Amino acid sequence: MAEELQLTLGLLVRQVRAASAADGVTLSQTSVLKHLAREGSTTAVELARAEKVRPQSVIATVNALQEQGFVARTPHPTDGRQLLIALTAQGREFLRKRQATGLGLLAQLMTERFTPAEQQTLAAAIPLLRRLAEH
Amino acid sequence: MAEELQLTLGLLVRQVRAASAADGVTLSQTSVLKHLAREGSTTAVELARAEKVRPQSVIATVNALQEQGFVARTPHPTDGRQLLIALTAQGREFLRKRQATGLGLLAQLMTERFTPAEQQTLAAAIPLLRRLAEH
DNA sequence: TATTGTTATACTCTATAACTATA
DNA sequence: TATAGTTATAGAGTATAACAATA
Repeated sequence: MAEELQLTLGLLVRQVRAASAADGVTLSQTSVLKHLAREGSTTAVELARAEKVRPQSVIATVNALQEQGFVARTPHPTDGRQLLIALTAQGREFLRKRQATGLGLLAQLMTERFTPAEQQTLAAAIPLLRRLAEH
Repeated sequence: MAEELQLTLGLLVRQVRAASAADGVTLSQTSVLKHLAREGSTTAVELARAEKVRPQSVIATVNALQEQGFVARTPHPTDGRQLLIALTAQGREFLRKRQATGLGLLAQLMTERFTPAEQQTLAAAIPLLRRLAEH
């Protein structure tokens, strides 16, 4: 079962990645944007912790987003070491559009191709996958 | 729900990828080895189709596996254009060892951390994920 | 002409190592 | 000393473009 899951994960991620990159914003970038939308502005170290990658990796992603104008860095009011990363209006607008235009492959497929019972099965499995991901 | 799934997929794959690479054989390479073990020898184009990547991408993976001695190319008996890619004895041995040593992160976590009921939920969800992956 | 395999090249994602600035 | 941010560099994974050989 673990094998089947692993193979399936690989296939799925490739597909989601390709679909996500189609509008110029990659999967990692999307993940960071969504984190900022959910949790508000935060630091690179905190983002790295949430995404389970190294700060250096997250910084590369944030740099790409900043170049596109979707996030901005501002100095922390009291701690001179920190830079707070926040969504810009443009970043918020991008996420809004993505939602509005059907979001993406997964949401579309899940509603079109799955019966309510199947959707329920999937909904029950997601927290389990999350636990696997969180180790 | 699609959002949650997408985020979870990203986290999971990063983790599996890191764990898989620990013994020198990466996730993509493992996926190709398993395909060959299941389906027997095949061509680059067919592998690419199965993995849902371009032939060029699969060729890079196969080259890496060939350098490690896990696969070998032999000319197709009748079609001069094709090269058949097959597991070597060494490749088969590698897969066998992986299985024997607990396979990997996922199998271990799934048996240690999940109740039978949870394992059942996950088992029911995997074919659904597979359908998503197969588009 | 179509298909198979390939090389060249580039970009994303992630990592390790090494550094600076601030606490 | 510890933490936050960063740059430099490298390797995996994938893509597009262009090409040779064979059908």
